[in-house]
Amino acid sequence: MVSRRITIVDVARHAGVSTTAVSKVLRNAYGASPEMQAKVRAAIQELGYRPSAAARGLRGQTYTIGVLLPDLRNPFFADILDGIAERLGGTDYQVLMASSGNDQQGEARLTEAMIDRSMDGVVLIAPVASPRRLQSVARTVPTVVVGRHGHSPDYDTVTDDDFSGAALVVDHLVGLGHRRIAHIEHLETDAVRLREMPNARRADGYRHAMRAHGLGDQIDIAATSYTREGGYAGARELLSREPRPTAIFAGADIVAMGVFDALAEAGLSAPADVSLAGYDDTTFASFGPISLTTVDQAGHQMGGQAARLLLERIGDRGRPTSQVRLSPALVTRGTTAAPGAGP
Amino acid sequence: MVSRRITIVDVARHAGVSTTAVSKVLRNAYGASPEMQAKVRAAIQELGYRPSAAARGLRGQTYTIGVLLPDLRNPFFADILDGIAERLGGTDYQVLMASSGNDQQGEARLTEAMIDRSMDGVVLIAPVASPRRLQSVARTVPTVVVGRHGHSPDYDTVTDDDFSGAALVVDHLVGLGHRRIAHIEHLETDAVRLREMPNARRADGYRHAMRAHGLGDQIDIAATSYTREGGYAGARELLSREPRPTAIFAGADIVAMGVFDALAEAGLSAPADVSLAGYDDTTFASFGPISLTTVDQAGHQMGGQAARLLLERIGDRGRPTSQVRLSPALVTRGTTAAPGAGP
DNA sequence: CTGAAAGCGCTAACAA
DNA sequence: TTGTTAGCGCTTTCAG
Repeated sequence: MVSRRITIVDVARHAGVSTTAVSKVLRNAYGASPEMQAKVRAAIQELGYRPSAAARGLRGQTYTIGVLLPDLRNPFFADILDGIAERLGGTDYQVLMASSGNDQQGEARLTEAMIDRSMDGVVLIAPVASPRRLQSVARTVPTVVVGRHGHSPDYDTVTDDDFSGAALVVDHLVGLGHRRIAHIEHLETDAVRLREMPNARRADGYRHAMRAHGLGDQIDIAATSYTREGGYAGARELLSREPRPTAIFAGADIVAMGVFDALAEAGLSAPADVSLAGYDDTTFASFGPISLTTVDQAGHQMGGQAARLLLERIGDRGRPTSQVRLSPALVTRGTTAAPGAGP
Repeated sequence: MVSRRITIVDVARHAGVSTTAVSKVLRNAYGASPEMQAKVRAAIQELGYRPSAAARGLRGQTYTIGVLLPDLRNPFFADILDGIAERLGGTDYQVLMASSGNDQQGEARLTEAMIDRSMDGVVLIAPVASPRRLQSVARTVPTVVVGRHGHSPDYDTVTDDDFSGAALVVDHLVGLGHRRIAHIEHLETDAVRLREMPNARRADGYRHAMRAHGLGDQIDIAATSYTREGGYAGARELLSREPRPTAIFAGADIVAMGVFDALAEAGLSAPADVSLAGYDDTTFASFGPISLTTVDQAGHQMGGQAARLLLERIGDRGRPTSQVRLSPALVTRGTTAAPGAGP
C-alpha cells in the first residue's frame, strides 16, 4: 500500500496554522511572521513535505527553467549550461534540458512541451525557429535567446560578436602568411537565419575580413553543418580543391574535429600541411594532442548572463528587453602556423 | 492584455461534447466513438488547444520522462540519450534531462525535482545514490537504472558486462606482449558502490584478468575520476612510476582523453611510448588523429532498452523487474601496439 | 499579520 | 457510449 502524499494541508495542521500561511512560507511571500515561518519550516522538515510542482503550476510558478540545446555532442553547450547552472544555484529554480537535434520541427515540439509544462522561463540556445515563432514563444513564456542575433521587444538575447570573431581568425592566418584560407560553415538558406544565426555571421565575418585583406578572390566556403560529420564532409570538399587551401577556418570546434578526421584519412596533419582554426574554445580545443587554435566566446559567461536576464524577466515581464553582446578572443594554439612550415 | 488560456472546456463547448469526452480523446482512452473523436480533434485543431501538463499531472500523467545523467561532457551519455529518444519518438512522452555533475547531493536534488514535477518515469544513468535511496525513488516513480549493477524488486536495470569488458582489454594488451599494464579508475570508497558501479566492476575485471594472466604482481591502479581531469591526473601518476607502465587501460574514453593530455605534456605518444585503451567507444574514440582502442558498450542500445523497460513499467508498475545485460565488444584501433614498438 | 474559500485545468468515478 | 461531478494540491483574492 502506497502511503498518501503529504500535502500542504498536513503541514498546516501539523504546524497549527492555515494552508495560506504554509503557502506564503513556501514562496517566501510577504506577510508571515518569523515565528510562523519557523513553525511552518519545522513542520515541513518533520513531515518531509515536498511541494507538488504540478499543483503549484496550476496557479503560480513551477520553479522550472527549460533549456533547449541544439546538440548534445557539441561540447560548447556544456559550457553554457555550466554558466546557467552556476547562476541558478542557490535559487529555487531547477534546470531541465532538452535537445532538439538542430531540427526545426523537433525544436518546435520541445518549446511547446516546455510551455505545456508551465515552465517559468526558457533559454533557447541557437534556435532555428523563425522570428515569428520565437516572438510567439516569448510572449507565452519569459524567454532568453542565446547565440542568435536579431532583436525583439519580447525576448532578451545573449550573443557573441561572431562577425569580429571570424575576423580575428582571418587576421591571424593572414598574419602568418596564408592567402588561400577556406571556411566551413553551417549551410543556411533561410533569409532571416542568414541574418541572425551565429554561423552565418561568422561566414560574413570571414568574407568581409578576406576582402579587407585584398583576398576577396580567395574566398572559398564549404557549406555543410556544424557537426563533426559536417566538418569531415567540408574538409574533404576543400582538400580536393586545386590548389588546395593552406588554411581552413572551421566555424566551430566540433567542425574542426571533423576536419581532423578528414586530414587523418588523407594522411595530412595540421599545421604541417594545412593550418586549422576552430571556434568556441571548447574543452576539446585544449585537448593535448590537438591543441586547436580557436576563438573563445566564453560560453560560461554567456550562460550566466542568460540566466541573469531570464530571472530578471521572470521578475518583471514588462521590462524592456536587453541585448548582451560578448566579445570573442583569439586563442592561439598549435594548429596554425606559417604556410609550408611543414616538417 | 494576455488572452485567456484555451482549456478543455473551450474545446468541449466548441465540439459540442462534454469535457470528459475531450479528456478521453486526449488520452486515447476507451469509450469514445470515432465521430466524437473526429469532432474533438477538429475542435482541438481549430482552437489550437494544448493540454496543460500541470493540470494533467494533478490527476493523471504528465507524459514526461526524466533522464538524469552524471556529466554533460562525457560523450557516451549522448549515445544513451539517442537510444532513449529514438525509442520514445512516436509516443506522447517527452524527455527532459538534468545533469547532476556526478555529485551525490546534486543527484538527490535532481531526482527529487523530477518527482516533484510528477514525471511519469525516470531513467537514472550511473547514479551514485545508495541502494536505499534508489529503492525509495523507484517506489515513488517508475525507474530504470542504467549502467549500475545490483538488482532490486523496484527498478529495472540495463547494464554492460563491465567485468568482461575490462578483461577484453587486458587480454588484448597481454596478447600484444604487454605485462606492465596499469589502470585508471574512478575512485570509489563506498562498499555498495564498490559492488555496483560500472567503474568498480571494470577495475575488478582488470584485476581478475591480470591475475588470470599471471600478472597479479603487475597490478597498478590510479584511482581518480571518470573525467578528463581524472585521466590527466591518473596518467601523471602512472607515468612517474619506475619502471613506467607500457600500457594504460583508462576506465572510460573521457579518461583516455585526459591521458592524452598528460602524454602530450610529457612529450610521449600512443602507442609509440605507451599503449592506451579506453572504454565506451564514444564518437571521440573514432576521432581520426586519436583512433583509440576501446570497448564498445552500445550506448545507443542501452538507451533503447532503458526506454522500453520504462514504458513497460509505466504500463504496469506491478510487473517483476528485469535486468538487461549487454555484452561489450573490443574495438581495436591505433593506440595499442606491441610494447617498445615505438619509432 | 492571519485565515477562509474559491478556483487553476484536468481526470476519474459514477450515473445515465 | 456519453455526461455530471468531485476532487488533485496549491495559490490567490478577500475578509478579519
